Amino acid sequence: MDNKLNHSLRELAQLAGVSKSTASRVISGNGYASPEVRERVLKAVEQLRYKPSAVARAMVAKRTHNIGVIVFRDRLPIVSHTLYGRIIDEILMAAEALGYSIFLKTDREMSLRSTDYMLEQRVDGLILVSRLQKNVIDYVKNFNIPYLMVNGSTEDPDVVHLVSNDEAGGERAAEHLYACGHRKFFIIAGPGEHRSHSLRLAGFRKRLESLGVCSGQEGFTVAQSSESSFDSGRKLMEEHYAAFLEGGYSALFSTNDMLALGAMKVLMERGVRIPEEVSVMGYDNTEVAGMYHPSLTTVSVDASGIGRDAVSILDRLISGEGSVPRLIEYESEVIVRQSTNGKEDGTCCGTGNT
Amino acid sequence: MDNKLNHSLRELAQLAGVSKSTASRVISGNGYASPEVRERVLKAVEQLRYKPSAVARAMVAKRTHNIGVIVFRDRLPIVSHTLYGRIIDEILMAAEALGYSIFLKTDREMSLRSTDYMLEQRVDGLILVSRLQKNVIDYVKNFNIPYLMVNGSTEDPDVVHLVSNDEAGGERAAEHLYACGHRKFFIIAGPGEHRSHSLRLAGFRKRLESLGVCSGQEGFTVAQSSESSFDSGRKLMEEHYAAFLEGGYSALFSTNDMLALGAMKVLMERGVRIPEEVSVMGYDNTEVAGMYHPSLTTVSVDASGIGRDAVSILDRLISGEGSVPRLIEYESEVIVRQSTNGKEDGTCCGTGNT
DNA sequence: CTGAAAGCGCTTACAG
DNA sequence: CTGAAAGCGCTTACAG
Repeated sequence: MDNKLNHSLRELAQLAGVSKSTASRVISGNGYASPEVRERVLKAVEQLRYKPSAVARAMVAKRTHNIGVIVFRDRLPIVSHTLYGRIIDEILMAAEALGYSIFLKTDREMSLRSTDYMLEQRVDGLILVSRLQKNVIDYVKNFNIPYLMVNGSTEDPDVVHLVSNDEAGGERAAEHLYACGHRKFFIIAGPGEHRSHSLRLAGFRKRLESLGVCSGQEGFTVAQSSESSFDSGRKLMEEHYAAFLEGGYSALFSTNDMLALGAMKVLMERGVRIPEEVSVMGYDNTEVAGMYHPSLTTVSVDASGIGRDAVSILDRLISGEGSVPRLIEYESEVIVRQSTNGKEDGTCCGTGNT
Repeated sequence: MDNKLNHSLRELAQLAGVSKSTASRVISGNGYASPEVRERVLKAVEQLRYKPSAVARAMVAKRTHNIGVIVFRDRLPIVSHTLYGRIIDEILMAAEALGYSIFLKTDREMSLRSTDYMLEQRVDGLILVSRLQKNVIDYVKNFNIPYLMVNGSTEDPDVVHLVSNDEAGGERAAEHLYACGHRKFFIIAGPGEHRSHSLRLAGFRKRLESLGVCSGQEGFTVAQSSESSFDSGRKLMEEHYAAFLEGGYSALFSTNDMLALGAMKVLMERGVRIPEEVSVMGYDNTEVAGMYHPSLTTVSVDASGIGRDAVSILDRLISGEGSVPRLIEYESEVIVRQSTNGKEDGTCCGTGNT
């Protein structure tokens, strides 16, 4: 009916024949209004298709109900990243449920650009995802805005951070493979600067060593990859293929699913049978892992727990109620699938082809 | 140094010893200021770590530089969806480049909730993704806010929409398979209500028929799936497996990659060799398609073109400059991989095992 | 080149 | 129960 862009409260009040104050009270639901007045206002709302301006509200409330999420990565994209995508999805849903919306940015690890942006947007709080340099945290601290860190590492004792227990996950991976009877391991490790990759590797090695498997000729070999993609897994295996064959490795572990899949595809293309000849195991429990053929045994990461908690803890930080833990760790579990020859209980070695 | 939350322009001006107007001019870069004054202000900015409030600015500018993206789906998640995730990623990047930020919401197809939300947020424009009911568009029209539609269908002549040419893509898929020598086709079709699925199917059938392959016993069979996921592809193939074998189909086409992969895994698990015994083809060119073993022949969708254009066209709509086309179609091309036995030129039938 | 004033669209005490 | 007034943090004519 009425074709103007956005009507203001003033126009609404005018149409309803009340003051702005009164109109505001019925719109926002705070404060009194007689039934008749309320109805008049509501009718005017309909007529004008009145939408209160969240911008104006944020201005006076000094609160936007927006949360800034910054993913620190050197390369885009973010959202379609197999693990971050899942975490972001969970954050989106959890935020919605608590009445927040999300501003999403990617930034390089050293940069303060996105942080400045979020600050200018006056977000209520910040979720910092992935590895980020100390300078970013120090910077954020200056503004005492509520924030927390997801999936990154920090020495700083007062930074609230949520991480999955990657070291324990690495240990479990080693146990599973060992229980399947493997004694000679080839390991593809993703970028050492990344907390997850280095801890998963550390846990895996540690457990192997405690089981009596040593580094070197008769035990395990680590191949380092500077990236963590499917393609780098593929390239790495192509380069090491000869050595891999000669070495007589019966198990391959990668610090994430993409690397594992890339390497596994190379093996299969060259006729190596999985899991009969070589067992392969990844980490992250990405969607592809379950879809692959053979499906990939992996270690789960509680993306939904992390995403959900990130939002609810940040919410508590924002409202200032209740204390929050500095550190929350999420346990990982081995998901046994077709690519390793072991039974579900992880203790033995059949040809689990489910 | 200074530990207060957010300093206002007033405080800034005070510290610099100038008026708010002057401070505003140097901050925003609009208007004059003598070098000395400019420097004083800038020093104060440093000292206070002053961040101008985007909220206040939006208030006076009547412009937020935010774009609302609503994905209409019945089920979450959005961001980790294989195709929408890619489009959203592109939108995010394109938006960043043009100085916009994104509010992202999912909503069910009939609902006006997200739309209302975006309106209240005073986004500068709206990108509506996926199928959406007529009522949503009619509703949006009431507010004459710039908007456009991505990957949906509409009869409405004045709705700007970006779609990939799914019918032509379906035809090309049929041609490829036919050129490989296939004459008996099994088709798994995703939800018929969705534009993409129905057009891909239509194009595929149409081309087959024009090539003399008919529906039924001696030509092709269509199995309808109510969902478009990997699992539904798998289930569908499990149910039809016997019929599939008996039918002597040599080619399987699905209206998206996930369905194709689900079905293909079932075939492989039952010992059917791909592509030697059956060629499989999907649609979307999702990341998994290239990673799979055998990698999946598919039809590409220009997600990056769509995402980029959506933002730049919306930007033109917002600034009101230049006219924009009502409809933009994106061409799809066949990506030949290992799952079909054909050469790259699509004309013949080797055992293209690259 | 700089400052006082009005205004963007709300909410919130405070009177009445 | 309702309204006038002030204020949130900016920008933008308009004087000077």
